Amino acid sequence: MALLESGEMYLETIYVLSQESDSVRGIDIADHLGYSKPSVSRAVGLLRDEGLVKKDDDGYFKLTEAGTIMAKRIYERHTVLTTLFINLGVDKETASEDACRIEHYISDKTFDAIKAHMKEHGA
Amino acid sequence: MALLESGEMYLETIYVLSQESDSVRGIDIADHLGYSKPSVSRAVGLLRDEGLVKKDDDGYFKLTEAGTIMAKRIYERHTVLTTLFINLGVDKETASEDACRIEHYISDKTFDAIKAHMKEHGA
DNA sequence: AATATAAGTTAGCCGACCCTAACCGTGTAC
DNA sequence: GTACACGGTTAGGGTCGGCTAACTTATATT
Repeated sequence: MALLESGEMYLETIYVLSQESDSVRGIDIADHLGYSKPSVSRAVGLLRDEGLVKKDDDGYFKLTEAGTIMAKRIYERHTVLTTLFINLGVDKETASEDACRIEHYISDKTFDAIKAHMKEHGA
Repeated sequence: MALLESGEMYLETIYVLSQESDSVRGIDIADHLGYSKPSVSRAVGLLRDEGLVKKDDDGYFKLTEAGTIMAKRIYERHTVLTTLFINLGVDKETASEDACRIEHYISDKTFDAIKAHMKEHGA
């Protein structure tokens, strides 16, 4: 089940917010993404149906194991691509914005090649 | 008027087909993109409304000047990104596929940085 | 207790962009 | 000269993924 860009952004957001606080609410996701509450409610519901997100006993959103794996995958793409672009001389904000879009469209093969290249060149 | 990915793909396709033959028909675009005839008819109509595509007296599709500028912009992204990925060791097909998606999402700043880097490293 | 605030959800809408079915017009084949 | 193939278009549909409006519930305030 290949996640679309939208779903990946939700997973990534929950992952990032979970690192800052262990009480992630729908409204926090909405604020972070700049979306409305209903949009988040529906999207997260779909991700829950797919077994990627759960609502804990405490009422906060958590990633399942499967969701965490996917979120980490995307987040790694984000950080590596951001670093790459910064290394090429792009300002941080632009680098992050570009990484945020491209992270959803780059294949494993190409991403691995980029990682290998960066490792080789000590970055 | 920022073109969406879909519109950019149509412009790029017309540009590429125009280089192979000066008689570009809707069906050729449809075949190239793997879309249906009605999808092409509608999309090209929208691009015509925006002044990016025209239908010449001979009945074939041509890019306007504005459309050509945009198409070249995207096509350059495609070729440069493809070359970059190949240089990194990615196979041609994967490189081209990734470039085809990423070309729509990379900013001018980041793309320029990539071009500068490749020039510097003689590729 | 009565009310205001804040979070979540449901219902319904809209735009982007693909599809199929079916129709129109032109040219070629018999 | 009728028939058929082909290209183009119209009509209508479906999914994805945003939105607002409005209801519910829980908490906090007076």
